[in-house]
Amino acid sequence: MDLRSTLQLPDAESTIPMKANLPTLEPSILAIWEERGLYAQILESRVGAPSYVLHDGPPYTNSPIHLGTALNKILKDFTVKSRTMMGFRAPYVPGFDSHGLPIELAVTKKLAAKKETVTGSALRTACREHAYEYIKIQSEQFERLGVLGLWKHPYATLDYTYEAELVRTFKKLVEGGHIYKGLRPTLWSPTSQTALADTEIVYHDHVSTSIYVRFALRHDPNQIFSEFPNLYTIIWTTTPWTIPSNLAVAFHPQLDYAIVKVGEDHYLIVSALVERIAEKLGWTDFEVVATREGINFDHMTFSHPIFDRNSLAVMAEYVTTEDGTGVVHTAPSHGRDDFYTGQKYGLPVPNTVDGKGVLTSEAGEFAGTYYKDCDTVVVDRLKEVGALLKSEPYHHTYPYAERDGKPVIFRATEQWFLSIDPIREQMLEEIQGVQWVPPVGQNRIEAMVRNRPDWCISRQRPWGVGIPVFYGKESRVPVLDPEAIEAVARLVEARGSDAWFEVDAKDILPEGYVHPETGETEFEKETDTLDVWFDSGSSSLVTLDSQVTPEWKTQGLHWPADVYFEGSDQHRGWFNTSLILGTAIKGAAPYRTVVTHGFVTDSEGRKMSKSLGNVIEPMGAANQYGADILRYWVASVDYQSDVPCSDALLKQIGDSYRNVRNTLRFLLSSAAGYDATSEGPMSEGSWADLDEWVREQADLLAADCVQKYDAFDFGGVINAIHNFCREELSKFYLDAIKDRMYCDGVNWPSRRSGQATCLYVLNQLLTLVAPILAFTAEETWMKMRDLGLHASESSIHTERFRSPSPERMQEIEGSQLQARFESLRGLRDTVNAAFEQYKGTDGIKNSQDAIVRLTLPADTFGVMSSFSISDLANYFRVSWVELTLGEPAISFAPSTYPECARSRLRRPDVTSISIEREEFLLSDRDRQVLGV
RNA sequence: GGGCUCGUAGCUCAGUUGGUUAGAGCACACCCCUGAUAAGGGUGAGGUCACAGGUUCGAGUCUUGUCGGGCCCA
Repeated sequence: MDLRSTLQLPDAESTIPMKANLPTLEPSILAIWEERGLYAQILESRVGAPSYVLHDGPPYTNSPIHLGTALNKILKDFTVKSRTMMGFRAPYVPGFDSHGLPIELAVTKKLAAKKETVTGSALRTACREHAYEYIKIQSEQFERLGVLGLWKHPYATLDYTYEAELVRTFKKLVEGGHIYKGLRPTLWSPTSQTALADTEIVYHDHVSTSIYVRFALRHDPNQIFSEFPNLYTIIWTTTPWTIPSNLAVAFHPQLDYAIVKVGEDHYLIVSALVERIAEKLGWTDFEVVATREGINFDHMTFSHPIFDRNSLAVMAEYVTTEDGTGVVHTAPSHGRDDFYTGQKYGLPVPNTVDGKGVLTSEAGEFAGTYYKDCDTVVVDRLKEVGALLKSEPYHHTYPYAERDGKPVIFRATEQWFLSIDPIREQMLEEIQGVQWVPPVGQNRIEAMVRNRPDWCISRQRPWGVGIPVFYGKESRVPVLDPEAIEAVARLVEARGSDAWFEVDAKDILPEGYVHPETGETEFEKETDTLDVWFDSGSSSLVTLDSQVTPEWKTQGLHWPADVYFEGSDQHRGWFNTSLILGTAIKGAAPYRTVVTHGFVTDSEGRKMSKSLGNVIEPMGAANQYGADILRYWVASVDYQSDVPCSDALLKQIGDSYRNVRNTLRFLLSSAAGYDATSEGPMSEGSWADLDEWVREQADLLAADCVQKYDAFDFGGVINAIHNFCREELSKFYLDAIKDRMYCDGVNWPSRRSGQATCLYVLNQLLTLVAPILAFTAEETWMKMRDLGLHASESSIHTERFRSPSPERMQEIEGSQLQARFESLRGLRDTVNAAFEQYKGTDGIKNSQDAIVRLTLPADTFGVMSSFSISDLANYFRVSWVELTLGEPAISFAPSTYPECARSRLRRPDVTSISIEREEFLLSDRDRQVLGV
């Protein structure tokens, strides 16, 4: 008789395969999801439930995705999927950021390679095509990673509807009085007469005229220098042509400044450089007569060396003692630092240089002079008025325009601004009401908002949304009229922002439109475009508030979003611009919670770069290891700091994945064949306690994991799950029930209870792991359906977490089982360790061949006595157990019992029996099953 | 150069308000099983908590500095 055939051994057909083969499995699951319309199905299953809205920060559509983008999107997917399983309606409308310089440059380069030069609308068309191409590529890549969302109707900043809504956002800002036109220094090429971006600049060696100029003290309200007559401060600059624009001199508030007596004069310069400056200026007889900290000079005034006007003493942190005098010549029109410092002190920005590089009437006597010629004209004049202390050639690197190879200048140009001061306090207040995860994020954004200057929202670039402003043709007075802007919005809605550049003003404006201020009837259009941060900063308004795409209206979206989840660099970027626009237009922050993650590095903590050769490419990893491995990786690293990734790490992740997978596989094969409709499992005998205990464990795991999901602690979730698979299941529970599952009668209550319990635990585990291992969970769920373990036609991702109710939690807390099994497992560890010592003596290698004799103190003895001896033998994996009351001791002896031919256990009740004239050693239980 | 931030076993992570001998998992070594088998089980060896000072009866935890990463600026 073949005893093996009478066992209920695991059937490989009744479970998922051991080898996952994710790279081929995942695409097949994606096809099923696609066919079902899974995303829509999930949302439908939550109609009427409260919404939880994660608003997507749009990636820039200029390249395939990289690992950082993958990390970000997977974290968002964990969030959306887990909130869905908590019962929320969690829509996800993905976004794409598609205007701006990088695309323009990429397209220009691409066309240049084909020897084409394209401008105007042809360039915009090429940019549009380029952006849509990458929207398609990125969408496919994100979907491949298992990220579910409204991929058929994402928001993209270049869509006509989106562009039109940007125009309307601008309109609302105009209505609210947030927009003004002002001057700001821009990198400017006087030769090609265009504004340039930082990326269009190269640095070359250059010889400038450097000068030392003295500024006489003019007003000293606190009488700091009253005892030092003829006091001057000295500035050093390499751009003499900006002296006519000087409005301030900057000191470092914390540096010490010396008052140096030279003849009858006193000079105020930074202490650290006195010797160097003395040598440079040829002071032979000088004396430091006093020292003062820079902070004392705040708001004093000096005299401009040429013009009869103030040069304000201001404080600036960027002042150094590297070179110069520790006093920085400040011309807000001609430098970024100068401009921001000027803003802080309320200084104007004079328009002293025109587009051709010629000084204007605002430069007084220098009007009409080319800026370069000022290097001699201004120097001569300074010499004449006695302000020039020294002039010499100076070698350094200087910015040149890449396109024509000529030097560039900073020049004040007209720009559009969004003023921050009127909303700053409100923004700071809003920040208080937002939950920042981790909490340090709040400090970061607060510092940014507190210090940020007005937002310059205009760019002199072709690839963007045109700023919808008309000018009176003669007067050049801008039309800031909502009616006129709305006319633009309607045009853009129909034909895109491209139309703004192509259609004449008169064809956009209503018939007979008159300039509200000047009465003009002829108009010209603004040529500047909106900063791309304006595009993305408006996304919550466009997507969640206006919901300009019909498909969005059915999603259950709401403004503000429940959560933003982005890299920590976005404190300066998107979180900031979104907050500005949310506050300016809706009077509130656009998010309730902001979660940030770190950046991807290699396993040494270095950033990934081609030159270091440590780049992990996400799609390569998905196709080599599987998206679930990548997802497991995302869950297992601590995303709140920088996260490491390498091939070695992904391989290691694969090992952990396999353990979880095998546990699911074994649970499923154990549950397979269970028919819930036939007579239910009985609840008696200590095996029932074991089953109840593991159900309690699974419920505790569920409670723990759901709480962790709620706190965005995905690492905690996967760790708890993996630990549970390892400790509670593989090492203990699944091992302990094997005999029952394999050898007991198919429909014995003991076996059915085991099956029902495996199914229960499997359902718990599977729902808990589904947000992370999206594909594996689905694969298992589908197999369960094939095996009749559930009847759901839908996906695991429409399921809910099976969190224990408060009553159930109370029941578990009051349960004796937890303490009993904790004690049992503790003793089991002791027995295992002791057996390791005993192993080898008496020729015994396998614990199943030994009897363990345990002498236990009263409490433990009591607990162990509550289990049957045969179950204890099972738990300890030994032949038999002998319990005695007394001083703790443990010993082993070879088992004298014969081995049951069917169950392979050596038990006291194993005796010989003849079946079909063949002798078999069998235990009572096995005889019963066989009916002999 | 400045602001913020990170540095715990070979790897990925835990370590509550400072308090026994710093914990898991993976990998590794040895062993068992061969009825989860390209699986499973047992035991074990891995740590000057980046480094150097300080506060304290007591520091992985607090503090200062140094070194090395990262982000954002300059």
